Amino acid sequence: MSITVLVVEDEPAIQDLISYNLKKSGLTPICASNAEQATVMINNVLPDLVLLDWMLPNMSGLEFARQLRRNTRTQVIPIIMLTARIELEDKISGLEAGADDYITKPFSPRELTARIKAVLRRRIPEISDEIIEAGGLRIDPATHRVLAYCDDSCSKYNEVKLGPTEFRLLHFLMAHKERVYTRTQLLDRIWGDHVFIEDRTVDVHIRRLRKVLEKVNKDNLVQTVRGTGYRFSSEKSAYDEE
Amino acid sequence: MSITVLVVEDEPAIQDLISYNLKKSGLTPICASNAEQATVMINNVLPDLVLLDWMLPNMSGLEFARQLRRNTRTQVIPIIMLTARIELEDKISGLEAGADDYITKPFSPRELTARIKAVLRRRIPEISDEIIEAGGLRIDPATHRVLAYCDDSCSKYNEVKLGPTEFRLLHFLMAHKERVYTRTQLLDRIWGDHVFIEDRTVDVHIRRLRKVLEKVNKDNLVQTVRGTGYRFSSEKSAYDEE
DNA sequence: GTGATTTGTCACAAAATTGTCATCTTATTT
DNA sequence: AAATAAGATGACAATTTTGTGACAAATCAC
Repeated sequence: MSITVLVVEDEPAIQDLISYNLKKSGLTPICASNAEQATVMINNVLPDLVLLDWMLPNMSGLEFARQLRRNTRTQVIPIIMLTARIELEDKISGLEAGADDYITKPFSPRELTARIKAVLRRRIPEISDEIIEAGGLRIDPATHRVLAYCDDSCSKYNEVKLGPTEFRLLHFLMAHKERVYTRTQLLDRIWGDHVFIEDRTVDVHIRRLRKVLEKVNKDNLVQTVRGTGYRFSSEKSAYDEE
Repeated sequence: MSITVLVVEDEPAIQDLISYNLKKSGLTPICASNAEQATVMINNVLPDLVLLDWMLPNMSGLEFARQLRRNTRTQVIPIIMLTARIELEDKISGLEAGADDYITKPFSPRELTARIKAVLRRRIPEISDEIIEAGGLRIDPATHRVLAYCDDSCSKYNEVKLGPTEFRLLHFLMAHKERVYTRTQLLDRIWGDHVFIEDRTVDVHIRRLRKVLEKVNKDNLVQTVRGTGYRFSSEKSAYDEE
């Protein structure tokens, strides 16, 4: 499945440039030169993201953004605005229109793709309702329950009581078990992008999660990777040795 | 091995100035006055970096940059654009052309070489999440685990416990195995460039790395190249013979 | 509303990591 | 073989990172 980006930009040179760089990053660009064209295209394919020039003929980028936000179907699509440096003061009105990020021209390709990826990453985390089992734990997002098996037979178990955040944290870590995430990554993916929150807060939630898991004898499932972050793993961690 | 920089600049005075400064920094300049010349040169020698004036006769710098990006062979070569300040402020300014950085004229020699080095350095540290195996070791950046196999069958192994720096050091050396790096290079690549750390500190970290590897019988993987630096190799080193 | 629960932050404790030194070893040169 | 240079090694203090309990604000349930 490919990720499509609707590029709304009237200047052909910049359009080409953006197209080129998106393709290089494995994204699929769909281009429109003005708001009218873009509106038509949106009716065909729902893009995963809109890259929108601030200055557009006829309708301003701002106006188009508002239009997107008004429609239920397009409401959730993230928008990145392209603006010239001088226009930057209008940032506030752009925010009101619901842009998720800004890129000021001139920009480097690196910056372009970095921002796009950041915004895409921040999207509501994939809420899969799949039941996940690992390390003697079973998490069921649909019923919002976590069971801790007492032994290998699946007969005896305890239910684990978690707060909302602890639940999401455990769910995320279990869904990507073995993989290490930094505190910032966890904040981005679990808390969302309103990151006014300290990195260290993650520690505290990890701590709370661990505390609950300890009560059902599921220690060491949530492991610290010093200097990096945390990981869910049913394997023993080298850091746990003494 | 010398690092070559293709300088595309029509004004002889500036060309000379740049040439002079590049040489002084140990880089090898190749000069061209226009895009046509530059195209020919590129066919002869692939430069490590292109320093490109924005304003060129016949073909604009932007156009030449695009041309480079279109060709697979030259696609990855970093480009630094030279632009007058007035052009930069201009909306149409084409830094977006796929340049990796830009320098506004007038510039100081110090800035010139600093930018070049920064861009060149950025080239390599693409730390991918790829699993690397070599010499009976397996390093997995995603899970942040290092396994040492006990024998050739991949069945038995020990996990190796490394501190953050040791991990990065091992990862870097394994990612470029067989290749020798000086202490300064290692400091630049692993610690970052703005550090004011003694060269000797690298020795200590190498030592720590070795110590851990010895515990799992993986001696001689990190080898000393006397008078130069260190290298990761699964081959025996000539220095280890007696 | 009231009381329970959840949440983010802080302060302090505990633990691990890191850079530097002084001192040995080992190689290279003279 | 002595002198010199380069690297190895162990110790150590400073710094950084993480763990942990407490607390107040915010939220939720009723």
